[in-house]
Amino acid sequence: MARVSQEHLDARRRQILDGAARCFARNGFHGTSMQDVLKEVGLSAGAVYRYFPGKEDIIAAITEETFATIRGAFEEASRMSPPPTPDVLLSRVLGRVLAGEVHGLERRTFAALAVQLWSETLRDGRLAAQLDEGYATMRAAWTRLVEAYRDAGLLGGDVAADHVARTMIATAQGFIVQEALFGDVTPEVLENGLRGLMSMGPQKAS
Amino acid sequence: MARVSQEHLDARRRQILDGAARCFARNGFHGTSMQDVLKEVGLSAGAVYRYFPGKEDIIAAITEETFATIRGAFEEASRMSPPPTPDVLLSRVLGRVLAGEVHGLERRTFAALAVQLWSETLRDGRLAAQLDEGYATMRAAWTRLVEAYRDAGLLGGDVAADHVARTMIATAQGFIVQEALFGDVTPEVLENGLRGLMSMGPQKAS
DNA sequence: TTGTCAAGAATGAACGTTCGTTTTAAGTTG
DNA sequence: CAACTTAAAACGAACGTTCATTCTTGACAA
Repeated sequence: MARVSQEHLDARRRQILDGAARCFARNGFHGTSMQDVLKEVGLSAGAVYRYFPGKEDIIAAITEETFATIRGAFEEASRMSPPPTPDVLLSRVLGRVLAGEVHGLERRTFAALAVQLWSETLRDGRLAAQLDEGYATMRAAWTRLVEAYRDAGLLGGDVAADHVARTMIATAQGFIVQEALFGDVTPEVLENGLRGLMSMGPQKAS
Repeated sequence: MARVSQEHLDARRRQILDGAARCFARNGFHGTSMQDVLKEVGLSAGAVYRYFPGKEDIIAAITEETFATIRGAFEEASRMSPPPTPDVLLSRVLGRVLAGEVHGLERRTFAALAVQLWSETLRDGRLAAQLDEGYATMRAAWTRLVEAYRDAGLLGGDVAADHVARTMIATAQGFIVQEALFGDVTPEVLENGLRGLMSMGPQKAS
């Protein structure tokens, strides 16, 4: 038997996913042809189709890993104890996300992949359901976090915790967009910017 | 002569753009075939190709209008005098953007179109250049706005105005993403959420 | 150690389909 | 009828995928 080692098979699979991720980040899922992927990973069609039944399955595998990374960054931060202030917390999330060790991608490339993925989610119900579920969990966790801020006396009693949580998430998402489009985002920009905004309000009504 | 009126020609052109925009928001630029567009607008291939040289040109026309809408909402808000606080200002921007009167689209559909457009920008240098230019102008205007906040004593002297401006823009962008993906965004969420965050900082060091 | 050999892994040309676009012919209107 | 618009068939190119074939691997006999 000429069966190669399991390590070899795993490495091949990863090689395909990483190469495909680079292609997808660069040209989108539909702007990338299988031939583009084949050239990028340096394998022939037959080889790739031995590891994945089709293009859709490659896309699915990549989206799953990417979702997990982003969601993981948010959830890990929301569990920090004691919770840092929002500026520090979100800066940490962004730093983790843009580190993007997922497919061996550069910061900006990973941000681009995230944007492509959101856009693909708009046309694929399965992806949308996957994202919906993750988002609901994440949003709940961050709402609890904001309630903790309130308990600690950092936040007044007149604003909806859910709205604050969604605004925090939106800020991080917006910076992912900016990194993908313009590429000069660092966690410090978020941290400084949000700290500035946080200083602009009235006294908190405790 | 069977030449129809100029109004008719303009209406046809708009009919094509609006229908194509619906398709593109739903399935992305590359997930939409010309046949999809033809069916949506109720015209034949020959008719559409009389008004536009090709698919690329339809995409270009739509992106231009969409960019202009978003950029317009940001710039209009930044010119308000006296400038409202960030929560009110950004809520206004989001309200204008999600009104999306551009192609007769629903709020969520317009947000989806914006996301599709960002994703397309990542693979089209011409679009990227267009967006870069608009973003640079916008960012400069909002930086001046933040400086005005500082002059008014709302913001301490130790944070970079540019960082605050980018964070504000990111927040609005993030909510556009959320509206596209999950669809339950209202300007009030942003306004309340940001007001909450603004109340969470230390006293401003004037 | 070395040589052998089948089974697994990889190849790349070719397939049917669908894409964006063009052409051609029929229809419509002042 | 002349000027122009529309419909529909047809085009080459490119798509995702398949398959007959070739190469490579590693267990095993000597």
